[in-house]
Amino acid sequence: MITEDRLSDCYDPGKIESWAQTRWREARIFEAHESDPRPSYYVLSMFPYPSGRLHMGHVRNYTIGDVIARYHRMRGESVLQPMGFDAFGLPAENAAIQNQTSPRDWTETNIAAMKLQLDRLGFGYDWRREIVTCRPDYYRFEQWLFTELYRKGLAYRERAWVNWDPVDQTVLANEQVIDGRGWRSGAPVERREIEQWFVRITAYAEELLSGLDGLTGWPEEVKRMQRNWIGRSSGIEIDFERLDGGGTIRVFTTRADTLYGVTYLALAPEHPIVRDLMERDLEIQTFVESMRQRETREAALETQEKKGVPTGLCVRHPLTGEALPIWVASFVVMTYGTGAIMAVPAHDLRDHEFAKRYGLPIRPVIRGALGESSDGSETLRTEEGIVVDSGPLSGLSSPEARERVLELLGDRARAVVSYRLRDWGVSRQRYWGCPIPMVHCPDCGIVPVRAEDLPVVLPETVRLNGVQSPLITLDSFRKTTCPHCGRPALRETDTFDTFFESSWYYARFASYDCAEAILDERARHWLPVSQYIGGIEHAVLHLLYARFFHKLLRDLGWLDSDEPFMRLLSQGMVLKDGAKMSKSKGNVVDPEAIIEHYGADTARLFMMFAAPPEQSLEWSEQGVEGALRFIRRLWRQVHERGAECETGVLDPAALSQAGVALWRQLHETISQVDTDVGIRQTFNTAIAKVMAFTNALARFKPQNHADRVLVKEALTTLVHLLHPIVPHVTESLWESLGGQGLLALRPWPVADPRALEREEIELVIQVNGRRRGSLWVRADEDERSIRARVLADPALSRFIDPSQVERWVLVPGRVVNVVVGGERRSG
RNA sequence: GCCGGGGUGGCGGAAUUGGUAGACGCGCCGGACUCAAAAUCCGGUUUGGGUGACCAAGUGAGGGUUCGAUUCCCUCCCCCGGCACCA
Repeated sequence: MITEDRLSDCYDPGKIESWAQTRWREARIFEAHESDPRPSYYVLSMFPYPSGRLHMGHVRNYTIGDVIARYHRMRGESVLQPMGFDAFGLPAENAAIQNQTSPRDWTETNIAAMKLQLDRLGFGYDWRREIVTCRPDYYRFEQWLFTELYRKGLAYRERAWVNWDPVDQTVLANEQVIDGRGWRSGAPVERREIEQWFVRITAYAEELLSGLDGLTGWPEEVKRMQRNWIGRSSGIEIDFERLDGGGTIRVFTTRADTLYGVTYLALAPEHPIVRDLMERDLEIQTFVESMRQRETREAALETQEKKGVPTGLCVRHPLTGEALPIWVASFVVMTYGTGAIMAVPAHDLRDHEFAKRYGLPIRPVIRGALGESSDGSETLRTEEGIVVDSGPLSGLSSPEARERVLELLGDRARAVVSYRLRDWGVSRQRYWGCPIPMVHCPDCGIVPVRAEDLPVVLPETVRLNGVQSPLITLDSFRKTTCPHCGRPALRETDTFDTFFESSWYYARFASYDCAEAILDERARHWLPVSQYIGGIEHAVLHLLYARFFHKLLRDLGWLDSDEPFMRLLSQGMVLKDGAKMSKSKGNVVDPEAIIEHYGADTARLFMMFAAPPEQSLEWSEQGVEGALRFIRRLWRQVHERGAECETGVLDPAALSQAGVALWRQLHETISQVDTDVGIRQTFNTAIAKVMAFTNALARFKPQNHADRVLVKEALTTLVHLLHPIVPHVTESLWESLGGQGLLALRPWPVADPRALEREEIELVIQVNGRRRGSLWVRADEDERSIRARVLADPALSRFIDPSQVERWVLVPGRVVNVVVGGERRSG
């Protein structure tokens, strides 16, 4: 711990930070205006759930955002950086029951506390634009949007399976199911099929996939995760005719080239045909029911054994006419393709395992490109190749064979594209969420609430018991009249998934106070977001839903752009002792305590210095103290070198030799920091370069007037370069240096090309790839002269026998490598 | 299982296009200041050898390409992330 030392150091972060924050607030510098003619730049960090306290992950996320925002503001752009709160969700209901308050009061209290914390960290938000998603003036437009989607056929209602807690009489989210039991009641969770609302995201699957190619500012990792999630595969649907005259069974396959290798068909336990068979066949019924239990968590299935039962039915092979048995199999899922597959055990691992287990035939129909045919022991080959033993397909390559199959089967097959992506179930049977604006009328069926009757306000004086949603029994909410016929009807009591609110908030920040419509022309001014910053945990769901909503809003005519976020930065986790900070591990560091003890600037500096933003960051108390030490050194230099500073115009020609070197390093630092912050977003290396320059400046002893002007210029520049990262202390130092106006509004430094020019450069000299020394040469010195000087330098020439030199490699400005034969080469 | 990212001093990390490996910070060691300590400042700090200038080895392991490899290729080991009976 660093203790206070009032004599040698009077850096007082508490005082400086509230002083600087007051000045920024009074000058209203963070308010963004559409009338600003400068190029606009929209920086957005993922808004938090209002839990009541910021955690270190937030601090890291929002520091990155603020650094980028402040950098662009100094670059002369019109910067929008808003903030809000993702305020619906289950924690508020739980807290309300525990603390005997209402979810609304709990949420609003938390928001007030978190805003104070955000302000104390010096983040420059345009608070006029604050969005709180649980307020009706926000969610009314989301309700409107949903009714529009319903009219366009993009929202619909369908039965779907959910986790049901029989004691609490409520639906559970996957994360509320622990070891197959309800997290609160401890009762075994059941699978239930209930009516749910869905949004047809699959209608945009193709565009959501192809749009990723244009997102050059997104990490490849995130794009790949989205591609996998959408899971496009093109294949062929084939109809197999049942031998019992019961119609056809349609299968989806990506490997129609192996059609002659099919030895059985397999159906998902949920397949409609299986439902019929269950009634007659006890064995099938028992099997299907045992499968129902496995459903709770897909990821937990892991290496489950493939099981199945024969149905006793057969289909006819569409080309050979052979009879193929139909099985019900555990590894076939109803939600993908057609819920039925043609099994080719010779060329598919799962089909193979299943065939082995139940003694079904295995028939190879693919020969290797190398001509190696399988010889009994090696019967599984999943790669494509040349088709054999397949009648008219024999001799064709796999792609050729697939084409041919389509021709041969005629109307019994068709090329189709299948997606893993499923429609988004947006219904939640919970209280603290946005009401789904629908009415159930006994006569007219489902009717959307009229736009002029929106919002459907969530009642806020309710009794919560942690069991079922109070909306179900609240007559004043539920009983209404049908918007269509005017007769008594019932409101929908489901609320939206909270991902619904976070899917469009980024757009609403532009039109935050528009009372007439969801968006207005200001959305076109600011969108798309120039830079979005948030955790990798949202790589798929949130970012996919937001991209989907952007396209919906575009197709409704509110936006012109195709994608919401031009550039995306996924920041890494904050770790302590190698593990994610969590209450259960007891390794949580509270940002509040850090700000209290070290100040916001130190917290920001440490966060940005300890690791590059995408990487996980190991919390280190000693690292934090190092950050504080650096700020103090900077503070002291500015305050104690007054006598060595002179104001004036710098004359580079008048600098001392050491002065020229420092001048050059200053401008190299500007140029590198600009690249690191603006392009590479490696804030850690930018800080390292500023630190290196600060060290050089501290050692510098000015020898003349020009040198002293340089010291002043160097200090001034340092304060500019560091401002995005440590805004408070630099704002104060700017004032101490006699700066006019706010540093936050000053232009970003530009490197002087004269300083970057070099007459002489150090050339590394290698012999056989091994460094043997270096040589100072003129920048334009020719190779012949360099060779002569290498040979003339005794420290270098002792490694070189001139008669044995085989080759000279010269990389201009970098290195000379002399390749010498005769001796043993190493390296 | 498949896909992706990574493995560099005691620690966090740097090396931007194949061209000086270890920037910057932490820690540690030594010194200055001090009655003493803290703070601060100065010096050192990859490993091995040498008083030293220097020499040798060295970026998970092994091989390859190259004048030259942390960087590119192949095989293997380990860690992290994502996806998954997806036909």
